[in-house]
Amino acid sequence: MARTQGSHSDITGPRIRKAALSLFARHGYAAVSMRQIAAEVGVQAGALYNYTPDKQSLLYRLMNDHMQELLSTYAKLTPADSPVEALRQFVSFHIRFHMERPDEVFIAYMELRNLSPENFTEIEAVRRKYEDSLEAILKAGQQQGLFTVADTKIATLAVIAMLNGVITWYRAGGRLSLDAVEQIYWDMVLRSVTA
Amino acid sequence: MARTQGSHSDITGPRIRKAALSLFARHGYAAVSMRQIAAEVGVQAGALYNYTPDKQSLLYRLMNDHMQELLSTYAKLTPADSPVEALRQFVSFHIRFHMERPDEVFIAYMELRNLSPENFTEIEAVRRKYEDSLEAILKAGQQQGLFTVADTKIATLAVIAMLNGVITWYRAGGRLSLDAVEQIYWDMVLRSVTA
DNA sequence: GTTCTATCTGAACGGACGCTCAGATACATT
DNA sequence: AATGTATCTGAGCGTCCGTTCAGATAGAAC
Repeated sequence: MARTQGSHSDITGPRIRKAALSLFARHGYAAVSMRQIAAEVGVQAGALYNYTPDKQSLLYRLMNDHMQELLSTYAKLTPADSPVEALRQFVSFHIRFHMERPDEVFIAYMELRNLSPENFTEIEAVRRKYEDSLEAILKAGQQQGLFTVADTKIATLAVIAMLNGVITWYRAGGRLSLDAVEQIYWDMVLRSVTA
Repeated sequence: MARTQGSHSDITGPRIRKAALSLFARHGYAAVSMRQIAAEVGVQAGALYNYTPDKQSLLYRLMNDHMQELLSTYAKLTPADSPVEALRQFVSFHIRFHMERPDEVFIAYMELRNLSPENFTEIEAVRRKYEDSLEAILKAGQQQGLFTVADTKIATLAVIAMLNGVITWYRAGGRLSLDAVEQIYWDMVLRSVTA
């Protein structure tokens, strides 16, 4: 009873985060115990503390990894020629990126209040940065007379809220294909910012 | 140490629900203890069980009361002449009703997974009923050639998601008045469903 | 003024929680 | 083959959890 067969830091670490991710998403951070996470990995609770200083840091790590990947993946897109094309690209990216990560998205929204104040500030800054990139598109389109929004900040939030709605109800294999959903939302988004 | 001065069932009951509402909204159902709720009311934990069989029922009561009031208040609105007017009425109602109840809204959305299966089913049915009333408006407008949406069900969800976004960021006394916000959202909603 | 009852206290129940740590063991290094 | 180290176990710490309940008291009923 000690070190187990085939135990490795670079295997157990990711498995712990994966288990925590899944459990936090399903039951909520506060409702999940370290023992439950350990059981999912097939390990004793004490072993988790080789990989995280505490439960709170485990949550922060999950959220931060997600937000950083969101930002860096979006940054790698090829720049669009026009604001309209940039907006289309944003809509497509946002839907697809989040659709592939339902658990991360859920946690990033629901568990913000369980972050320590400093951690919360950091995560919010990243989120703001992402939102700002959408607002920049709307501002550019507004200046070029392509878009007509009363308030770019509100329009930004409204568009993101609308897109986030997809994730809450879309299920692969349902009535509509992802392409179809993307098309419908693109139509509605474009209309909502166009006179 | 027993019955306290001025203690009454019809006073303590609402105070308990009010305290639970506030605490659940701020920290989450799972993160709030019965002792915390009791302390907020100024009573011992055991006293709570004169008003709720258990913690779970307390949550359900809060959510159900909220949903029922949403539905009944909406039902009392004077019928609109046209789908466009009905949509405007819905947007206005939705924003204002929810803006006045931030805690209830937050709980109704975040704590669904903490309901027992039967309770969950009931709450979902009420929510669906409310959404259906919006879809009915969109369908009517679609048939009359006033709206042009690819899919009324998706448009329904998209509009509600967009409107719900307001509640997450709007703060009274901020840059914009509630009237202004309502106007901006009404513009965007109407555009998003119009060719 | 006495009795009755609704309401609350205070203590306790078994169990779960986050977290720590000495010791055991598998694997890496030589 | 021997040694060193990374990894995990198992036990346990103090604390909190939801819930129960006998007993005490305030206000209602008479």
